[in-house]
Amino acid sequence: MDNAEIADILSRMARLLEFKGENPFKIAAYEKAARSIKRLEADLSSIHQEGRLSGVPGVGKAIEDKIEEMLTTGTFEAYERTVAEIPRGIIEIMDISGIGPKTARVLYERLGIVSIGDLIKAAEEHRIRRLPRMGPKQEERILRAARSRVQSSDFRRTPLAVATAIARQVTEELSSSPYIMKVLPAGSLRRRKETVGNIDLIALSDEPEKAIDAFMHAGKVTQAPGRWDADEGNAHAAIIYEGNIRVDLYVGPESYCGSLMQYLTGSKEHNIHLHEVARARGYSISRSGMIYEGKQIENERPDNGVAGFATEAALYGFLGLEYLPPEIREDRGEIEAGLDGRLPALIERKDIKGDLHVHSRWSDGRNTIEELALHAGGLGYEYIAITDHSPSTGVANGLSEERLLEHIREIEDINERKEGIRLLSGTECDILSDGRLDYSNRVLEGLDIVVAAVHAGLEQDRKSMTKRVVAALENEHVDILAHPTGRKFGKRSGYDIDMEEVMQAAFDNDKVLEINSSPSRLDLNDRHARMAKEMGVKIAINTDTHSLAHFDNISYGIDVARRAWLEPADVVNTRGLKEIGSILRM
DNA sequence: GCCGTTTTCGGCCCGACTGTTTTCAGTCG
Repeated sequence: MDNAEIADILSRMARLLEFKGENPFKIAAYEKAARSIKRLEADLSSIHQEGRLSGVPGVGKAIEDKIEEMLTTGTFEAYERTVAEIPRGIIEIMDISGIGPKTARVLYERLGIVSIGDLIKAAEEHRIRRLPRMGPKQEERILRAARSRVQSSDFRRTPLAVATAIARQVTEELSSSPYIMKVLPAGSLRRRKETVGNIDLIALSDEPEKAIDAFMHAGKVTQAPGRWDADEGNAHAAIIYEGNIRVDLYVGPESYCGSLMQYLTGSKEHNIHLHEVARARGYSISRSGMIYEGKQIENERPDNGVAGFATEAALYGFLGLEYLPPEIREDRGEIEAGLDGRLPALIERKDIKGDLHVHSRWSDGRNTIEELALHAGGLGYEYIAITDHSPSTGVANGLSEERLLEHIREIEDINERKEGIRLLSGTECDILSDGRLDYSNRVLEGLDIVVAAVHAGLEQDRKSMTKRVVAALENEHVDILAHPTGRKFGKRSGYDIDMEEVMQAAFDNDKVLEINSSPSRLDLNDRHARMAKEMGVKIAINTDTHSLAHFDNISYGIDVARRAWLEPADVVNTRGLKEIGSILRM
């Protein structure tokens, strides 16, 4: 159990206690402990082993005991008891953006609402607006949020980062089986889609039965919906892993691995289109190969008339296409481009030369600027921008103008002492509700880079929000717009904003839009990023790092960029220090 | 529930934003 998980349970506990109407100071104490744990650098488990838990700010005897309990059992008794006291649906209601414990309580007491279904019904019948401090606007907002919650849980899609981690675990387990030669990703996971419905894997094996057996008995299987043993060396089975995601395993021989991979990677739309291309040439494609229909399959035509391709490149090549990277197989023009030989040379991780959105301990990051510099240097970066929060983001310990000046001095100081990596002094500056920035122009002028972002006032209507962000893009000191739509997986779908207008403003003012690589954001998403490319708007792929491990999230930003057809030239942080300096007008 | 160079009891305490009010409660990051 890591620090973030422990902090999460503590802050959930705080919300449950607030729902129950407990002593506000007790609630605050849980919240304070959770916040303090989130900022810790060392792991709680090692702090515990060293007997230093009580030294953590906000952790006294009682919470210390609870942390200990969590470290051994993954939860604590008082929390489980409290969860059991409150109807499950109410806890779900509190997870809806805009509804906190107090509102949930009023809804429960006055209207008997114990589920999201009840909530939607009450809103539709206009019963919520009659509650104290509620009105038509609140009611509408709640209805909207509740409906979008129902939809998203109906789809039950899993964020890519979670699916990637689970796929890695299953792959490791399978790889230890003597009957499995190799395990490969397929489906939306391989296409690196931002969420996946299930995980598709391929195992290469000459003993499909035994490979499937190994799969069915993998560590955390909670259900096994079925297995289908086909003939000719094929097999397929599905399991539910850890009670939340379905994993499908397809087993086949190495000899036609390429055919299998192509078929199972999809997307469905891509495959349908590819089949049309094949049919026009007299072939049809199957999972196990290319079926011959009246024309000679050159080079590798087995006797049964089915040619299974060992590699995907051979399959695509056979149809006259260049190899298509999985990320763009969505039938959004890639087949035509592949036929004409005008595929983009997609950006890769090695192209990234620096990170332009990084937080240090000066605001809400976990590391010192020196540690960040050292780590980023180790990644081979030429530069990183230290962009701590501005004053309005008070909970994130945003920097006052005075502290910002000290911050700049420390960065200059390290730049003078350190060889190699160059630190850019920056800010993640709040865009206030009226479109003004949180620092004066005089202060912004003194920075190497200004990353602007919306963090509060998320409920503005489309017109105001668009105007607000456009105003920020028109400020001469702003360089980058961070997480442009504000969406967060499982929490909110992003603010209501006219992205086309925002992109036009970015283009007109020569500003950069961010692909935020944080797994819970991925913002811009792939469609927006492609739209930006088509409009000629520059992109930065940043991690929004708050601790050293977050630097690795860059791979998720790259996934988005590749799905958006971005090439190195479309992305500013593929440029070296000198060039980035001129882009940022440093 | 935490904390103490006033205290082991009694005070703690983010600030902006929004929609609801006519002075403020609830939510959020």
